[in-house]
Amino acid sequence: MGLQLHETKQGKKVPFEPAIEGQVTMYLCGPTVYNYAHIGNARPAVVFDLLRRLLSRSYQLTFARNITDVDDKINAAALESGKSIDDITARYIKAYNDDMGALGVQPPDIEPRATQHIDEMIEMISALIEKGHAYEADGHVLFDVGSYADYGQLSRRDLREMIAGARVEVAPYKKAAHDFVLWKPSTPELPGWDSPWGRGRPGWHIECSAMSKKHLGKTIDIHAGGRDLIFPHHENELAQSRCAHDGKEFARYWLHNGFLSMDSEKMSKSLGNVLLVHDMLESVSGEVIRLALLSAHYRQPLDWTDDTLPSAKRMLDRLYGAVRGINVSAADRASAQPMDGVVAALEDDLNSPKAMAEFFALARSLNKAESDDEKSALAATMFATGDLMGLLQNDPEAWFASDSGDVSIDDIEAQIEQRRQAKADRDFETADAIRDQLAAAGIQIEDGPDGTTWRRIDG
RNA sequence: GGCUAGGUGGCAGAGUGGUUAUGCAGCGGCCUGCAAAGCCGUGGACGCCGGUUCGAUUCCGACCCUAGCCUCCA
Repeated sequence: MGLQLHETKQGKKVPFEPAIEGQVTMYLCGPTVYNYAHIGNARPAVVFDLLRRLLSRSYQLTFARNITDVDDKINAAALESGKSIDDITARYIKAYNDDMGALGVQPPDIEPRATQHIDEMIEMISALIEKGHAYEADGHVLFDVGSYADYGQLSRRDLREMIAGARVEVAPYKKAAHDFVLWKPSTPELPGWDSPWGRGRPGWHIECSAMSKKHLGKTIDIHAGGRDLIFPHHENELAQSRCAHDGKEFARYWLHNGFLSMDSEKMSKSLGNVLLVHDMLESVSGEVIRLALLSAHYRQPLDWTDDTLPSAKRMLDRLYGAVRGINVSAADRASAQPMDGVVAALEDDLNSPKAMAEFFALARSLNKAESDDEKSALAATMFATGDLMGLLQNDPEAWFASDSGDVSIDDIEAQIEQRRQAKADRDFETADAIRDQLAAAGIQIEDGPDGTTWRRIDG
């Protein structure tokens, strides 16, 4: 039935058709690199990575995710740490890519950096001034919201209500309260670039407009990001881009993911409940985090609790358990396709929980399969499905029998051999003692028809 | 206050105008020396109040609660 996506501007699920047949351009708002990414930052990266994998099956996709590397928060972080801005941004760009990589997020095709697109931004701002959509005032350049009649369309806001509800004092150089900054002056100690309006730096919104235009063209198929970006960031991008390009459509499909909360509270530094992906990866596989993020539909709020990761871990154990020890024939491996039910669920506005339910049904079939041929074919489908979802990327044996605990693999194997001997002698007391001893060390024994396997359980 | 979303069984989380979500946990059974894993079966739900309907968790309205945004904050 084809891909359906919930489009923010229309407020409903619509069939997806790219502007150019067979090709798709997609832009995702990436991180501002002044700190490690937290679990909330990871959500859009993961869910739109899933979309990217799905789109890549049917289209030639060009996917851009930017890096905001000029921002007052970065300046503050540099000042506070005594490090240079370049040190800060380089460090957190690497950390971001490493962390997202651990979550199975594939690198974007293009990763434009704001500081490398200052010329394009200046060019776009100049065009906006020429066309009467922006004005210079007191060293700033501001977008003239009043010059764009459709402002508020994306976020479905009424301009008059916004003005009436404004609670913040209006900067004196603004013509209207809702006008926003395209360019602002920099003091000598702040990063700045020469421009027709003096030495300064770009406003946040213009970055994405300039970078998406340069790399993906004036009109892009998909523009994605967190729901919190709808206003003002995406509304402003939309206004700038359309006005700079004589009303030409900017993004054909706007996609926004829901927010992540912590125990029903918002994640914030003041509450001290900010979970950094970087820290989480010390104790849990990135794949577990990925599955946890995909366990809710991307547009739904996701409440992160103490049980979220253990639950995701057990779900993955079930999937890995199904494929463990099964030989997949080369022929099956070569011809394997993701499960139809999973593809269908994902094509229905990226319904990842439904896709997981289908995935578990597949695992159940595999657990029940009796012939080796059947097992091989089903396991191959499992792996192909895992590739589509960015799951099941580890070797199943290594997943359970990793060498990360206190007891070495050799040790475990030796004890299992001792227990096998004891069992053969029908000395169950000894056998059970060994099993209990291993269990205390976090190793769980499983006797199967082909001998004994073991797994590390949560420690 | 305004705008936009959301409130489903012990937990997480899909979906639907009248039929099993799924995973974890529970219970019964099979398997096992006993377990574990797996398989089979099973109990348990749709915030509150009205309305529409033969029938609503599912549509409509009010209310309560939660989250995001309301301009330089990603």
